[in-house]
Amino acid sequence: MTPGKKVPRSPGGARPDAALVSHPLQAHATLITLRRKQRLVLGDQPQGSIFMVQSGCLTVHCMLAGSRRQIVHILYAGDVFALDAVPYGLGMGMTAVAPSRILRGRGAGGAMVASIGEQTVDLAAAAARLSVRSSLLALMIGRCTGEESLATVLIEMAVLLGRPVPGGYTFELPLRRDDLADYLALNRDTLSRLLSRLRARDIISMPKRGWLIIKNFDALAAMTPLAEAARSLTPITLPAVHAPADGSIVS
Amino acid sequence: MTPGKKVPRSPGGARPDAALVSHPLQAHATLITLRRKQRLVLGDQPQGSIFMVQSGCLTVHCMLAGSRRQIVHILYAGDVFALDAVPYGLGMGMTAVAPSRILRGRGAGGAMVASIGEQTVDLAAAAARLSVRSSLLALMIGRCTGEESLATVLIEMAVLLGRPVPGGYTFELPLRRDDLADYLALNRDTLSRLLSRLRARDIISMPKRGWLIIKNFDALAAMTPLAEAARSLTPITLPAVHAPADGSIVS
DNA sequence: GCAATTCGTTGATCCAGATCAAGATTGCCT
DNA sequence: AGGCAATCTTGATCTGGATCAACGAATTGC
Repeated sequence: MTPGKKVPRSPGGARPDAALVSHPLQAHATLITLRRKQRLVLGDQPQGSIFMVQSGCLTVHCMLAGSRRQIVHILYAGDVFALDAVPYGLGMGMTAVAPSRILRGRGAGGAMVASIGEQTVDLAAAAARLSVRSSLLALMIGRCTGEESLATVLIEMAVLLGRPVPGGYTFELPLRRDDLADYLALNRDTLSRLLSRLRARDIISMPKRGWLIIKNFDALAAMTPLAEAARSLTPITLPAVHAPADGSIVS
Repeated sequence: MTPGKKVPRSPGGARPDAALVSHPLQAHATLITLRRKQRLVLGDQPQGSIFMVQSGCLTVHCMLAGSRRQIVHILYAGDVFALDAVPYGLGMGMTAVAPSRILRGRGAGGAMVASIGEQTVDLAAAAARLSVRSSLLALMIGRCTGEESLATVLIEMAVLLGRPVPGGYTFELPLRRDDLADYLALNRDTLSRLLSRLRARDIISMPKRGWLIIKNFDALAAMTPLAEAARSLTPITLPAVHAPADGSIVS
């Protein structure tokens, strides 16, 4: 497992982890470690798989004919994603946009509470969280201008990832321009222009690649009809997943 | 409850129904009967509500500033929809596009199996079904042309509602032009043109308002990269909800 | 049966964002 | 440090679908 520059699509460092066996999701759970740009082809995954993001950030996407790509989910730490919640036959994939650790388990028919360590996770609530963001995505790409969509997703990220600073938030932008564009159903050029515009208006700044500061949150929120909905997204405070005594979780 | 022409937004003929009490969803379940165009404001509904569509067809939609409307879900008979799966603060609503009966219950924390009569319902599977369609919607409105989107949604409806006929399917089109346009993120005029084009090419016919025949399913499927995914949607064979002996379900 | 309203169609014109085409930065590797 | 590949930016031009406008057809209410 020391591939070169071109990151392969691979099952990653998957291995069963006995220390996690205790509850539905953990029974036969597998910890998968992914480097940035590493990809899981969802069609290759075991039927009924459920993925829980321990750390990092991933996208769930689909490639259509003509190199049209659409990201349908951004998965943040704490998110739970079921394989059967994705269309069949489109060759969908899950790609790490940052180094990530995910736990793969199986849904136990009907049981919708799982636990990681001593922390229980309400799978129904997790599904609802994803669903809310899906609806927001449909609203963005369906009925918003590019500018509105961008403002919305920046608010979403600020809420889910950001640290407050005077006037706004700062966070590590998990998606590159291409990915962000493919999430918002824009193209890269247009997205870049929109970001430049926000910078010119001094609403955001990007001190270095992959890092964003919202300098004027109110102005940003005023730009989109979805501000309130985005602001109301619930961040997930994942319990610091400390390795068990035997250290078996640590990748 | 005999409103006039302007169909009101109202809680509908809601009343608790003791005969349904038996399982999580049914505890305190309420049967709601809606006429076409009748609307439930989701914000008015009790926290934690779960809706199960017994019959008919509904849309879940959101109205943005500037009379931009986006339908984020079409709910068919058998679908289950959780209130907390929808963004907060956008004044979202659920509208019957056909006369409908829905059962409103509450999710029992963590319990994800419910039953109607003697039939059990896997709420996780129901959530997954909606999620699949949401992803498909994002793909349609994000990365498909109007023509591709329309073909996709017609296949979806054929699969979920249609009766086979030589060469294709026939079904009652549940959505009017406006609604279909608001689902596909097109506008009504454009949608009408697209339908006309399909008719001109003899791929579909519309013998009367609200009724559609797919005369050449293969041609339709060839028009969209999402054909296979749409064709793979799982129709829900809802058990004929026979009224219990005391007739209390019947509206 | 008639009027009002909703629903659907089609033509003419316009624009947000796509596409094409160069470059400029940034960060990584040796 | 220098080279290379990935990433990002910006300008010029094009186009699918929106918008505006007008009208015809089907329902609904009375």
